[in-house]
Amino acid sequence: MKASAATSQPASGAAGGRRRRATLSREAIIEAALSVGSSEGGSALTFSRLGKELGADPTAVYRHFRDKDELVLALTNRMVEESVKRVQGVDPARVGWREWLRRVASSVRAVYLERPAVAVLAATRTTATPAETASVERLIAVLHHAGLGVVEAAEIYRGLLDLTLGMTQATAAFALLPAEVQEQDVKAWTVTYAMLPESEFPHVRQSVPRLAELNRDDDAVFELVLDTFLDGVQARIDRLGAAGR
Amino acid sequence: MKASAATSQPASGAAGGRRRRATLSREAIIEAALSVGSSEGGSALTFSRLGKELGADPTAVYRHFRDKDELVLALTNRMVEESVKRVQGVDPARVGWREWLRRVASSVRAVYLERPAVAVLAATRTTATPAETASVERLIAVLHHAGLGVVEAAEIYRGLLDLTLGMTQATAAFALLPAEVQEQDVKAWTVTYAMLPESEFPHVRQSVPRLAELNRDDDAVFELVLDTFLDGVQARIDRLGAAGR
DNA sequence: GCGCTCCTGTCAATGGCATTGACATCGACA
DNA sequence: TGTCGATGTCAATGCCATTGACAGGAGCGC
Repeated sequence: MKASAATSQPASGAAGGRRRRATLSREAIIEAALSVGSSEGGSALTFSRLGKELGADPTAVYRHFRDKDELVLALTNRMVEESVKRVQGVDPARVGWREWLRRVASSVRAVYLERPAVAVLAATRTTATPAETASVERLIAVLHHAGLGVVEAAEIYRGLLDLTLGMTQATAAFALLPAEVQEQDVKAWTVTYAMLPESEFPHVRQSVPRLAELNRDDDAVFELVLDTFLDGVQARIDRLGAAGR
Repeated sequence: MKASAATSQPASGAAGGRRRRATLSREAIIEAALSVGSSEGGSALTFSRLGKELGADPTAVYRHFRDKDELVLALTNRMVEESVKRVQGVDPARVGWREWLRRVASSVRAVYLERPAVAVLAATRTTATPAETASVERLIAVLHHAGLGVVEAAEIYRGLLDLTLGMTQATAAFALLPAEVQEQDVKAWTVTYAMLPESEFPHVRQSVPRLAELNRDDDAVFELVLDTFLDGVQARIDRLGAAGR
């Protein structure tokens, strides 16, 4: 059901891998690409790596995807679907809108960070898969129920999404750098901040430990931003409630 | 004063361009790179393009920067300094903490978006230039004055920065795509959302016009997120005020 | 002024990457 | 059985960062 658009797959099905010339399929390629994309090390998602993973010539992929962009688009869709699936069991009515938004955002982030090499490429494209639109509908409904206007709720949805994708993309990009570079970067920061004179930078100096922590832990920063953002949403809801009374 | 580390510049100065073999300098290269990086079209920041801009062999750049990464780092520093400069004239005490934070974030975003090709590369690196640390000190002070704890203020600073850089990077990346791809992307979204059945997606359908608007206007989304985030900060300040009373 | 030696620009690789076009193979179907 | 379309393979092509060998010119001691 719901055969993905233009693909063929000669009716023999993707199940039983015939021995010679093991025939590929969009499915198999996507799977392999996701697997390659999850390697943490500096390795990026490249056609040759993908070919190796598939045990086929790198260029074979072109028989199934017009170019890398189209592949990335498919991967993005896949990841979005995956992230939606992860929150499907959660009932907004039970956990409350705030916790639900938090979970939605976190699951997107988690899915992306599990495949940094894909995440870096995926960030720029807008997608609209069935699962996603359903999720949007639900998200808007939840926020509307919480007291926001429908359109305002939609705005919050969009903001939350971009916020999450943006920050996550940055984290993924950093995670993809070779370990030494990462350390070098962090060290440079540490040294600079350690040297700031107390007299000129009293506030900064007082915050250095915490800032250093945040520097090492992008997730913490994300949580922080997310919480603050949600506080903002809460404030808007309160404001509307007060005005409407 | 403050001669930039290891550079040489044979005392003749960077001012008068000698005719033959016009000698390069970090300065000149940075300037050229920023100029190249501001081209909107699909063109990226590449050594050959940079070479052309400089009227020199592309590899000449290696005499002044170890590799592209080091160059990008220098460019990032430059842009950060630039963005700090842009808000220097604004007095936080006069415009209030909220407006000031907004301006800080907006100026970073503006500077980056003026050079999308640089922005895409710059996003992952952490910098700590003199101008920036000064700005951080000021930002924390302002938030502290507004009622936040010093460390909490530092957290907000960091969150605001990552939020801004992340979202801006995404926008820059999209802006760099060839125009047809951008349009194609937007169109695909529009079509999908136009086809959603009213019955299943009542809330989404009601929001489609606004969502379409936001889809075309990343700046609007950013403003929206920024405002909500600042609302969150406000809420925190209020909360502390109430508790401390 | 002479030779020495850096400093810095140039040129010609090298190796990774996406993408393309020609060819080969296989399976289905007439 | 012969043809055709779908799909894998191979050998280019072109862009890119980076490197190593070479070259001209500036300062410097003599």
